[in-house]
Amino acid sequence: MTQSDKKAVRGTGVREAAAQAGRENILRAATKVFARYGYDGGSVEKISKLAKSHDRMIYYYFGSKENLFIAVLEGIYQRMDEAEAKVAPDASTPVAALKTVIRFKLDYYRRNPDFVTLLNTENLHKGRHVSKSGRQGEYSSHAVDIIAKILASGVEQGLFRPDLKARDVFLLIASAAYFYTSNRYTLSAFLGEELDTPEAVQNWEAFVTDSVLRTVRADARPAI
Amino acid sequence: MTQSDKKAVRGTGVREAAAQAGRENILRAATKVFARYGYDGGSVEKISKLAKSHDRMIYYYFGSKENLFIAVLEGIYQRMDEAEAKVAPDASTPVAALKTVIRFKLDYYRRNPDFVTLLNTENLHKGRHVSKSGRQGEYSSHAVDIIAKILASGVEQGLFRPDLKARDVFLLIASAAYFYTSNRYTLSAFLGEELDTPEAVQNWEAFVTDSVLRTVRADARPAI
Amino acid sequence: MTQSDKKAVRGTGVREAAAQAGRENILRAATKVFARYGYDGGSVEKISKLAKSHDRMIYYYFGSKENLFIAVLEGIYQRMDEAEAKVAPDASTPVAALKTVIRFKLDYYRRNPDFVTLLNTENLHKGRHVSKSGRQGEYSSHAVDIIAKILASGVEQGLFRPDLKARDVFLLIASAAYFYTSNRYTLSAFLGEELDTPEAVQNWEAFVTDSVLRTVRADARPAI
Amino acid sequence: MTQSDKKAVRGTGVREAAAQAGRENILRAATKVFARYGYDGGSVEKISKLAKSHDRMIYYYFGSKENLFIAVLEGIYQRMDEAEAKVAPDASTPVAALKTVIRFKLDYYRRNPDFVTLLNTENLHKGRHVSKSGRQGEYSSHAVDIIAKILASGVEQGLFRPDLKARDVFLLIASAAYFYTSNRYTLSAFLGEELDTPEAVQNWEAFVTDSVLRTVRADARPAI
DNA sequence: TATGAATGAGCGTTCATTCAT
DNA sequence: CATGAATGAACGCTCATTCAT
Repeated sequence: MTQSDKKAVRGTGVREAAAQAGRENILRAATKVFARYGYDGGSVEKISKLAKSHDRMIYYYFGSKENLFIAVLEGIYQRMDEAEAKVAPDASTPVAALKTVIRFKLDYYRRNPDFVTLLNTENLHKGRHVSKSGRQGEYSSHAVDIIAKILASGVEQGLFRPDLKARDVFLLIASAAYFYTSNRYTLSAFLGEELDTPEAVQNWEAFVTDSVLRTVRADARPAI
Repeated sequence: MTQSDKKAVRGTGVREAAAQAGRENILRAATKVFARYGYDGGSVEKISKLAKSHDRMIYYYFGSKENLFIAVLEGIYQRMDEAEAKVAPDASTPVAALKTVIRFKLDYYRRNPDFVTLLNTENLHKGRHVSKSGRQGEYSSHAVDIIAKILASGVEQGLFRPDLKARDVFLLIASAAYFYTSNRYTLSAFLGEELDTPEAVQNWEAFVTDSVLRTVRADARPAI
Repeated sequence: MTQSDKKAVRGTGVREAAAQAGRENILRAATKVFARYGYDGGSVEKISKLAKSHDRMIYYYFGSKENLFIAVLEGIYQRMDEAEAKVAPDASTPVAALKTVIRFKLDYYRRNPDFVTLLNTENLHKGRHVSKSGRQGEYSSHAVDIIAKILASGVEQGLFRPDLKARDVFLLIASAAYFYTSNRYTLSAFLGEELDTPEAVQNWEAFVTDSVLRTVRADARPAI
Repeated sequence: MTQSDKKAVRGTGVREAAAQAGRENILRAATKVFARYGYDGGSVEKISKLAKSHDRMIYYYFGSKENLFIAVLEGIYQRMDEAEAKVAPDASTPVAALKTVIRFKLDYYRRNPDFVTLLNTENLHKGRHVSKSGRQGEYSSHAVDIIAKILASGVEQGLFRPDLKARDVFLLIASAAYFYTSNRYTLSAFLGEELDTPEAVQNWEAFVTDSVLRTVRADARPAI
């Protein structure tokens, strides 16, 4: 019990608010910089300059570049989780609900390429930062749970196959959404076409939706 | 494996052979280092040390770090292309051929995570290196072409739907294969399960194969 | 041991007492840190952390790192002086008194290596802090005075030589005591033996005592 | 066996010589800077500026600040050893020989305060650098050996006591020499006199010589 | 009396690269 | 063909200290 126990007594003061703003300002800048340049390429100077702050403040607020990156990851996971929670599709109409989920996933990744890039960066580092976060399991199951409920409802209504794991369907949707954004640059070069035109995006969404629904629907005989 | 690999075949002298070996030695090391640490994290020194050579030789052979990275990308594309060419599935049995393609894709990415990591790195850099390569279109269409032939054959035999673009099917397969390897670390933390056990890999392959076949086969009524 | 030491005796209020405790808490931590890391290596942060206080308090109480170091030096000098004053050997039995002084000196340095280290640090800085202290002459002469009295008594009793300066005898004793502690690490490496075993310490004390007594006693013909 | 085996073939070339000079230039500057400012206070920038070189070269030649400091320690030990070897007093006249040793020791420390300061710095760091040096035992025994020979000769001639350890005599001399230089600043403040005047130095040398000779000579009855 | 926030300068070290032969 | 020497800029981080209540 040291001398610093008088925090948060008389309501959040002006200074505390300013400090909070400073912290979040840096966090926001760091998210952009890490997403654009990766972890090694994203120097603390780039971050502090974008935040119109000073290198020193990063250490004041976060202690280290690594901790800052962890905070960035926690932030993007949390925001994705919150966005996902807002969708809340009605599982009682499972086909529509599944379409909603697919569209959300495709849209979210496409509109938040930073999220994708940061996840790639974290995978380059073998997940060492998420494993240090302490909150890794916190946002995990929502997306899979939602799909599980939709699948269960569809099975109940005789619309969907009963032999599917929600996790696999989740991975299929996530794969299609992720890859399209993650690899847009090399794919463009590889395929020789633009992938981010409205038409291309719309075509991909239709195709993925169709594919997922064909995968889950009940009446088909075994595919093989 | 030092530079004394004797690849000095058809007419090249001893010195040219040694030079060639030195060059490839560095290229091999660079592939590993860039795959492990990314472009910024993969320092010239790390590469030259792994190659048991000297920093200076990288400039001697490749001129710059960027050129070396371009050479690395060309190398992994070329190897993937060669591997793909070797598969050569028999399009006259389209279902089996498609299964072969899917299995190859899943296997290749899983066994060559360096390929995946390097592609992520290149996408982080918005594809600037591939666009400088001069060979970008060279290996591109093979994979899509193969699928196109299989689809055409399947349509001809009344097995597959006629309204599909080979490119979309290719992207679906590639997505499923790529994502599973690319995001294995964050997925493990996110889902709380191991993805690289033989059972998990086998399960994923079966699911993806099933999903693709359900997507392409002819007899299904519209999914929606 | 936090700041709640109740030294608030004769008339000082509770707040003054708390302040005094906070000050001394920092001073104690600073003594340890400077002794261990030197002046430059002993950062303000290390000190405030060890004191479970904050950097800012150091400036609050001492104004600057330099002033804090001066306070540390004053503290160790004062404590040594107090310890020396407690010994108070009986000059009327000069041989025993001298032995007592020698043993005290050897013991004190050996048991207070921080004192030795801090003096080395101050000498590295050419004594600039002691010269700023304002109390430098305060504790100085006691040790020499005590020896002077012992020598005088010995001379009077015909036991000691009359041609010695107390200062030289003091320096001889201090040298032997100081060096043994100050250089224990390099000496161990240099000589290849441990110097801090009880036997080694005892041997050194016996030797030094013998040497000093041979130096001061009266009956010997000139040494040269 | 890599490509770097062609060193030192055609005699030390011009470039190698220049490189050697650069290395030694830095080493010389580092010795001064570390002696003056200690290890932590002796920044690489101070060193490279004094050497009219660049920070980077320190890492090119020595790899780290710590390795540079180790090299500095090795250098001063080696020079002291060489100087000691040059003295080579004639043990057949043991009194004169001992005087020579004492004078050398006092002179060497007084004229090389850097040596003393660097040893203090190393002891502040608990001897971690000498223990990493790999040569620590190399220069050790000479000084003690020389004294051992002198003592043996003196005993043989009936001049010296037979019950002394050379190590103790060595330590006594070293203490007196070291302390006088090491603590000159605090001693001056403490005693209120200058210690580096010719008279003071001469007085101290005479006193120490006298004391050591009284300690070692044979005809005295036990001191206690 | 007491303290969280903020700071510019400097730290040891590594970066990709060029020089000179 | 091959390479040891050299380099300026940037890196992540820590320094002693002051600001603003």
